[in-house]
Amino acid sequence: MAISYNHRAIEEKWRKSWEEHPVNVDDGKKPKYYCLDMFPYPSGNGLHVGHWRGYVISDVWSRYKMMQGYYLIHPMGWDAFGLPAENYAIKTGQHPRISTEKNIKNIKKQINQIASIYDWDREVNTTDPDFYKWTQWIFVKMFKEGLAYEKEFPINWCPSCKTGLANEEVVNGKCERCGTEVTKKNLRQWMLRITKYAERLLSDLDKLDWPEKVKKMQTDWIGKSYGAEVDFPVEGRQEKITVYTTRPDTLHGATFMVLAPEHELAAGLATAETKEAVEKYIYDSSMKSNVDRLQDKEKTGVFTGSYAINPLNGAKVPIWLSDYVLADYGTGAIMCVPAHDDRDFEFATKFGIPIIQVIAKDGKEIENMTEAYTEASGTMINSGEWNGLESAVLKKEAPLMIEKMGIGRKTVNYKLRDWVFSRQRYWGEPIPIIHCPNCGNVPVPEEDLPLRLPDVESYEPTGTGESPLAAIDEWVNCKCPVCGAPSKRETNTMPQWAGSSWYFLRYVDPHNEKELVSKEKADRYLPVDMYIGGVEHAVLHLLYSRFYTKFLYDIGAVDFDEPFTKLFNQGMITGKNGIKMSKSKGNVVSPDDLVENYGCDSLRMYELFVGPPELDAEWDDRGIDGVYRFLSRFYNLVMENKDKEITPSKELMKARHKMIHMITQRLESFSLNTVISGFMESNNNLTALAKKEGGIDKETLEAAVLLLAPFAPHMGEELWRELGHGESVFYHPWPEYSQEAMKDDEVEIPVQINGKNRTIISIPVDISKEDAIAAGKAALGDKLSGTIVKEIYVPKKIINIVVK
RNA sequence: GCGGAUAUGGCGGAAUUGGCAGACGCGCCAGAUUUAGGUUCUGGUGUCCAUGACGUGCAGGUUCAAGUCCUGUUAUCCGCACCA
Repeated sequence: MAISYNHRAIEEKWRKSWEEHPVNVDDGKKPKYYCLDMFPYPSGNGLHVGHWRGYVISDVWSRYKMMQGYYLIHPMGWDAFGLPAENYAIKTGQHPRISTEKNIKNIKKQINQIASIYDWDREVNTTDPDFYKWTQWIFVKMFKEGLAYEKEFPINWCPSCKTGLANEEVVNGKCERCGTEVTKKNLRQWMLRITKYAERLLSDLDKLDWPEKVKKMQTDWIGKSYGAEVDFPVEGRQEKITVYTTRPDTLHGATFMVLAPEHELAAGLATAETKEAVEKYIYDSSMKSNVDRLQDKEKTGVFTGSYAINPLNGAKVPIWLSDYVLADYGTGAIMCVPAHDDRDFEFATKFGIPIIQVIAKDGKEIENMTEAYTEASGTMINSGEWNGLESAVLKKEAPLMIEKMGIGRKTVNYKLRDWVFSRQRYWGEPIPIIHCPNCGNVPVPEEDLPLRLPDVESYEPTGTGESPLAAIDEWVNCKCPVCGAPSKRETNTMPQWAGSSWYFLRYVDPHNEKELVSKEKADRYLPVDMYIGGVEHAVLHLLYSRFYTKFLYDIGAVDFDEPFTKLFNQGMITGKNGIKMSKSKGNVVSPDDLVENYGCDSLRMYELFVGPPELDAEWDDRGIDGVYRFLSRFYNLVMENKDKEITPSKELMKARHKMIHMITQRLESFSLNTVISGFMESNNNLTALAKKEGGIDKETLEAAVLLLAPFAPHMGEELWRELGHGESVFYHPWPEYSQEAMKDDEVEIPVQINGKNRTIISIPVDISKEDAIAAGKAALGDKLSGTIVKEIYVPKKIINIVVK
């Protein structure tokens, strides 16, 4: 009986050894490879098997790159500002710093169980003043460039978290974090002008090797559209109302106009008769929450009593107010063409407004329209001098035509809004701005950064729109750095996204006190080559990071303008029936027992074996036995054959090269689940060959161990040393295969009659078509009858005889 | 409503360009060893009226040949959701 696989002893031994002799060392000559995990929030709940998956994927990929000769940047850190620590502080009175530190220590221990090859010298923590100094520095730079500005307006407000939210943090009208219905609150806010980057954020998606899904989500979020602004004079007044439309081709069909209730002219357009109704409508809409507004499928509205003049044909169109028009998109006012827009159609039908068709559908005018005809295809009708033009062409040309007529202009619009950047909470980076009565908003001088977060008595958010910092007089009161006048500090803090928008830059130069990152190190190690994490950040974190990087590029801090060259989203590990693992559902699977019973290597491989890495997978403990059995068998195979002197047969050589080919190819295509099954196949194959040939040659065993090492590093290292090597397996290059050695002389191919399998024959690979078919017919014997109408031979694939 | 993804044995899942459907693993069945069980090893395991036929959500189509291509359709999941 062979020595059996003892995962505990092996894993402990090599863990210690790697600590003493790190295997990932920069000699300054190797090319770099930066493989990054999305850094975790150090929650008190610890890691479950789902968290493991992403980290295992990135570690396997990292070790593979290292064996290919790269110096690896593979860091880990903590996104440690945020609400859970603060809420815990409110409950217990314990400073968030304390619980955060405790959680980090705990999670770090758990992460170390994975045996990922992290470089802990690079560790960053967003709550460390040496780190957030630079988070604040970026803000100051943005302020100086006019990208950070103050504004008072109704923002999304979470009544439970008692803080304002960015648009990106509102999901279906609810708070992304706690699920509470978001309301509106009029607040003075710090904003980041991300909209200035809308075009670049959109067009640069092209150069990224990212999942199409994520690119699509960002594209939709940015939401670029082409159209025109058209100025409608108001009858009997000086004002003009400008509308934005993507369908200027339908301008002749505009039979009414709708303004958002928040539009600045809304109240003023009311006449004596409509005043009361208009004011009530404006008031009612202002009271509605986002959710109510979304759920009201039935359109509401009120006629102002005023009319606008269609500048193209002089038609008099009534001006309405309705909350289906958004105040903060376009101009907050639209022209309505009920014949060619679903929403306008619904509104016109409900309120008895005329409908004029201006595009012929199937060449004719529709009698008794029952729904809008929304396609821009067909000939223009009822459109004055535009009659007879093609709608599709006119749609593109009309903006310029309108511009030439002086009644409007060509425009593009984006759905992307500026980023609401202040939070009325304690546990975040203080916004480094001083409000001076003389100088206005003055940034904290760069040399005074970091502006440290002071300790407070109470962490409870005030709910008034002020952060708990406002209560600390000695901190709030300060002198203006410009004129020296008594001033007050900004008391809002930054959102959690602030630190995560740039942390990946800091990893390559984490201890630099003078710069965010030195030019030399940025040039050598950045940008990130591979970024691995869940899809939940498709818009938020990934969009913000791109924005930050572009800004830092513009001010010369870095010389690339996209942070993450390649992105991989791993699927989620769920509990039974696809239910997300959560403490409250009680379906969380902890890796601890599995590591104890099966070892880190087994769990690593099983995490990959459960299914394609990009898809969700339901966790089921039972399958891990199979992986453990494989590792034991592989261990025995190597141990039993390592000391035999075997000259490899042609068949063994072929098996070796086919194995290298298979594993490398599957790994390159990120099909990690089939890499694991590939190992099992190879192992079965080699075991059979060992029996047949009396053993396995050393080179083949070495190749197998090298291939396995990134997946099961402890086992790889152990067996590599057992094979007589003094140095780590990770110093050895990834094995190569030769096409020549893989070549088969003969292949088995099926012989079909009329596409049905009838028999299988073995023929030389380079046989001629005639000979192949002759061999096939011979093998079929008397199964073949009737008249042959066609003979098909696809080399190495199939022989098919078609008979009648 | 719009957009995207997915659908294959009892289960997780395999299957370059259309070319042996079900690799690999779990589970199950039988046997060997041990014998108290487990572990380990060997063989088997899509379905059925079984020398054959049928089988990749459903209905058609193209082809010598379809999980793969085309048309239509259903279900589930995800994203967006009055953006004019």
